[in-house]
Amino acid sequence: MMARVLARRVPELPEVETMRRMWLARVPRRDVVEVRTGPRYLFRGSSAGKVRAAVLGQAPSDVVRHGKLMFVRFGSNWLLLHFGMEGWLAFPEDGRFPRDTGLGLHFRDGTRVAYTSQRLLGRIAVVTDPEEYVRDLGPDVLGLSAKAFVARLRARRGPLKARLLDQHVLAGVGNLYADEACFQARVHPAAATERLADADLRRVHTALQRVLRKGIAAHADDKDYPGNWLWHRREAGGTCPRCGAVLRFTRVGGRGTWTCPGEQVRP
DNA sequence: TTTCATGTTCAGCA
DNA sequence: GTGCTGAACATGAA
Repeated sequence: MMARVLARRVPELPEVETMRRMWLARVPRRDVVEVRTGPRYLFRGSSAGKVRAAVLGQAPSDVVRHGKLMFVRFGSNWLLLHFGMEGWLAFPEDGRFPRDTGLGLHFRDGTRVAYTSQRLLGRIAVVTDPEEYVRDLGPDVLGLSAKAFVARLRARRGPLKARLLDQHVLAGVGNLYADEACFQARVHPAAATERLADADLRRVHTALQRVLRKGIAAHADDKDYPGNWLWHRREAGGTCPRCGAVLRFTRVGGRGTWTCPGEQVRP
């Protein structure tokens, strides 16, 4: 049976960082001796043939992450992995790649790693320069200073959460961690950035760094996330872990959004 | 059977 | 130019 270390969830920054660390811990720096490629759609913008040519006979070295994107260096090329809504890394130990393998790599020492995806909403490609590839994106939000964070958000108007989720403003934030950070900062996600005080944005920054770091520390396993997070209450009838009020479901920027009606007041 | 989903991109509009 | 909405992508769950 194939080992899947983590439960599947939509990969946001902590999930991708966890997969990066799993790769570093489990994938050897040995040559790739076999490549399996899945549906052509996953390679849109590149091609399965290009990816195969770039990795076959090469050994992986550096593994870096920018936002939700992961890059693995193979010689002079980099393998780009974007996980979409449910892409994930698996380390099959029975010698067989999973059915939903989009890219399977078999290394000389016998190790196998598979990028798996059923819905095909992610992407696999080969790029020559990750820094150039991410140039149009915002800075990776992990470790970003409060000053830079506030400045990036101030550069755009509109609902706070819509800007947090815009990968061209900040790279790495997804729907769940965005809601969590707004909740912990007691800021309403639908509040327009231009109407929020710097202090509000700084609280969001602090909360966001905290939840992302906690996510990474817990290996993105949400069973280990603190019980006082909004995270566990995202369902009809769910209550605020602080005040007990029934949570409210709305849409902000088209995304399902949970807030505490008592503590997150829209300015 | 129908609706919805945590990501991203794009067309069309205000 | 900016921001918003809805559709599209493909599949499974409710």
